[in-house]
Amino acid sequence: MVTLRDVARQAGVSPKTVSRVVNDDPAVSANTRDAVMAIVRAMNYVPDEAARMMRTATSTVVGLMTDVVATTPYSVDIVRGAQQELKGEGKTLLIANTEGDPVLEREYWRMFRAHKVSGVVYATMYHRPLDLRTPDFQGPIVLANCYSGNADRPSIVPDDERGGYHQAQHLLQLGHRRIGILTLLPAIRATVLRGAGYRKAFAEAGVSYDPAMEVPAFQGSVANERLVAYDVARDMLGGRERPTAIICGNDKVALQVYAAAASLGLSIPGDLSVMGYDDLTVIAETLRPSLTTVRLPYYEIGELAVQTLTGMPDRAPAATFEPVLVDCPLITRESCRPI
Amino acid sequence: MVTLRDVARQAGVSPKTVSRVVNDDPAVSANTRDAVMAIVRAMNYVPDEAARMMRTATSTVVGLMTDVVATTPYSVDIVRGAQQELKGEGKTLLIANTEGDPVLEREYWRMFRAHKVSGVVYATMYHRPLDLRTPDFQGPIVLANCYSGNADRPSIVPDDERGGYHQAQHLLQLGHRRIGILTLLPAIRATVLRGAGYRKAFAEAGVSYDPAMEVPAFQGSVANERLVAYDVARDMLGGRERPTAIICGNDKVALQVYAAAASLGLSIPGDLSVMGYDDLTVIAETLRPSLTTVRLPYYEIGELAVQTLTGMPDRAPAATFEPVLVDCPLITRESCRPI
DNA sequence: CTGAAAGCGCTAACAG
DNA sequence: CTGTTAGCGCTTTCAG
Repeated sequence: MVTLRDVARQAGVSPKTVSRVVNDDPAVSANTRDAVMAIVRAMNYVPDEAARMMRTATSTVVGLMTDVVATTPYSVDIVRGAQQELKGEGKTLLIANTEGDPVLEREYWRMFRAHKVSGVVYATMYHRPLDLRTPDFQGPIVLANCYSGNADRPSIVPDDERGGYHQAQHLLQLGHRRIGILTLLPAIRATVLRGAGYRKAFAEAGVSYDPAMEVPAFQGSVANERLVAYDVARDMLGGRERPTAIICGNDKVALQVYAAAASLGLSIPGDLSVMGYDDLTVIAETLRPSLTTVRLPYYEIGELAVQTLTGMPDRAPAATFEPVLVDCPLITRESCRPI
Repeated sequence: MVTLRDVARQAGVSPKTVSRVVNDDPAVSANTRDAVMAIVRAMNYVPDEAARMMRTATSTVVGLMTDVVATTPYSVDIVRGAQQELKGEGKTLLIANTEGDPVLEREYWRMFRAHKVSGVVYATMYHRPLDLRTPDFQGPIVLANCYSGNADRPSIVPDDERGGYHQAQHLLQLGHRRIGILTLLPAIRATVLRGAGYRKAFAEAGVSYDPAMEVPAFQGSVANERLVAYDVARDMLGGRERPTAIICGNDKVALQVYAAAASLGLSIPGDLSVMGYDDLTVIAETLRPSLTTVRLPYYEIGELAVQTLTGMPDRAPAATFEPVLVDCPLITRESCRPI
């Protein structure tokens, strides 16, 4: 293994000078720098992170703790966004997937401590409140897709209310008035927030909002839910006063609405406009007609979480943090048309 | 920060004894061990990985290098499988996502070296041959979902030939004889392997194989492809001698076949059986009827890759490695029925 | 079974 | 602008 000393010896300078060069310390003459860098390259010297970490008591690694987010098609983009942001800083991601196991989670916090990670992004699969106790870890933490109930940590979450607003507003603007809504489980925070968005859009359009048109597309409980959108949609589309458009809680719901419409001989978007949520591209871009939907901005959430982390002091002063809301933009494709 | 010395002082033993205890060295009396562990817990001591790494010149971190695999709904399971396997060893994953950029990849190899990772799993999105040169990294490497053209590294890949065999064999057994096949791009290795599997199943069933029934569901080139399954399926289903079953190159293709069938008034599985590949659950379990498909065993590939890594010496002797094939099992759901 | 001494590769602190 | 000295926290080596 080639060390700093080896390079120093070759270059005929002191180890500290080599250290300065590889750390971009400006207090080195251009000549010295060039000479040293030439040797660094020639010997293919790579600084030992362990030694560096030990000396500086901090590392270039950022931890990512997730329940199942890192491993779910819905939200891997958080990882991509975080990586993208880290790349510029020469840092990297140590990932820990708890699968919801608290014992394992505790172990991973210790591991993060052992590795002296410079910060942790804590990401959850569902947008939800979270009271985080980390006796084993003292560094900065940013929440992604969740937020602390008592506002004691920075957090980045999707703006579900505005997302719901986008969905309803777009359909209302296309002239739809009878709009069915197939929601996620009522217990999920996103459902409540989006509901507020729907109401706001209807009010602005001067259209009365009929709560009877709002039906859950899932049964069961959170994390143990069953998708019943197909049956619900058939009921809704089979009745009198059939809606001309359906807003879905996510793209999977939309997929089943497509199936329900097909089974009733209804064409999309001819007889029925359908709007998704999430922008799961494997579904939204593959469906025929392709699905107009609202995008969950996971990539941006990952980026922002790391940015926020980078800007935080090592030991945060007691402070209050409002969740940062990231817009869920409307992605217009082929499944909605004017009426 | 509480260090080994702090614990030693408290426990009234030497630092080395504490080191022995936390490293499960058997050469410590039970009494001493218990006493030390009590202090370790009381002080919430966690050994510093940096110091440990520096001394032992090896770390408990395993690198995962991917093109886009870690970030794609298709194959995040490789990450989950790897984590699962690492968990038992008290190790963790440092992930690096190159997004196909060779400059970035080189940087990540140096980073892995700097972090002294004990090994690297190199995973690709497509099952393909790969000639890996890593001048910057000397440790053990296992390929996942790809394999070295000259067989100089261990690799774990899906058994696509047998997967194709499963697809065809199941439909033949259900009595189907006119079977359409909507393939991936011909240039992809999986396409060739599965083709061999189809032929084998047909031969075994004594049914003649009609190459004209095999049509790509994609246009363009690898990594820049366009899914045209909807149109291809409509052509195939609109002609005379319509197939009674369609084998798809992946679940997205199947999704478009569903749409094509619906547009022609054909019901699944009544008029047409459809078989997918990948077992992308967001699609396969959500479709109505749910999709019978063949599962890409990414989780197992991740597990096996780490297992293989763990069993490898630090510097592999020059040797020849045949790719380890992992079966792609048939997942029976509702979209195929006997004829 | 336990301990003392030395040093891994780097950078902080201080000189010059 | 450059060098010297010391030491981060741990484990290796060797001695009891």
